[in-house]
Amino acid sequence: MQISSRFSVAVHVLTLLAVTPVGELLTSDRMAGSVNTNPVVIRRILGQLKKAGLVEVRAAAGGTYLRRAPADITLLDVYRAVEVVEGDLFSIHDKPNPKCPVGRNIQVALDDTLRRAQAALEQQLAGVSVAQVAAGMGELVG
Amino acid sequence: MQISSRFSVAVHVLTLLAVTPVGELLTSDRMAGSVNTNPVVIRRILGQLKKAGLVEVRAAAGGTYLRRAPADITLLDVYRAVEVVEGDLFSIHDKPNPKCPVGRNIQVALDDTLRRAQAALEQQLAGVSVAQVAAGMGELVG
DNA sequence: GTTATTGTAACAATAATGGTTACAATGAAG
DNA sequence: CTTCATTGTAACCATTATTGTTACAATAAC
Repeated sequence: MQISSRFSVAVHVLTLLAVTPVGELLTSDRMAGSVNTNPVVIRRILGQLKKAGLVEVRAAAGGTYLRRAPADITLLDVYRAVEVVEGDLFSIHDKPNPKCPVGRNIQVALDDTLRRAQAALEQQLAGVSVAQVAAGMGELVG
Repeated sequence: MQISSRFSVAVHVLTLLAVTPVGELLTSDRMAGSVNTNPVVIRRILGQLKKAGLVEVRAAAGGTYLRRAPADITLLDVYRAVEVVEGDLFSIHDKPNPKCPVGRNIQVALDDTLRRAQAALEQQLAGVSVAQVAAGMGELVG
């Protein structure tokens, strides 16, 4: 199964905030308009980004703004914030037969490989910042 | 969400076949016993491995055997065979607002990065063979 | 022919996802 | 201090994937 679009929506939201003049706040309604979804979906994600310390959300007359410079937010930060994956990316069947040599050792044998695959993916995400994504907007708007 | 355990089960199954004397076949029942699941679950996965040309399955008195040397089957082959992911690993929200600069460009901007992250993961899987996993069994059985 | 086995359909339980409505709580602004 | 736009969150729904299960026809070795 694919990784949830929560992640791409979160990057979208942060990119919107990155291209918004400092001091200006965005409402979940405005962001939902750009993403083209329901404001509640945006607010749910904002809650996760807030918990991760990436944004500040003000109630009432409210809106959201970034708490870190866009260059200081990597896609890995976002990926982790939205908890698209809890713990390990790969799941391993949980109760292989311990009476079988393969059943007894498969989990440990796979663990290292799968962890390294996951790390390789995360390393790529860590190499890209929200600022870089936002820069991509500028170019193309040209 | 995590990647389905179909993948780890498939690796388990192929590892069982790899440590089985050449000429000997394994039934879905035997494999299910080692994985600790229902034989039908195994047969479904075998169908996918067969379609990918990794194993040969004989009906009737039947059973399964490898069609390639364990050293010639990478975990990427397995990953693709069980179609744990159809197409792209990351999903991107499909209808961002084209009237917004960010909505208009986010898909293209993210596409490259996410593809590279996926490629990094797959490259790791491509670097490990079923033979290597099977070797891990031997060590630990000691 | 008998028989063990595969291939597949059908069904159920569980869980995640994305969207929706509803509404209390917040707090800025008049 | 009242108003009001907005957030935070609960509740619900439809859809989908997953894993396990039963059932049974088709297969082919013996």
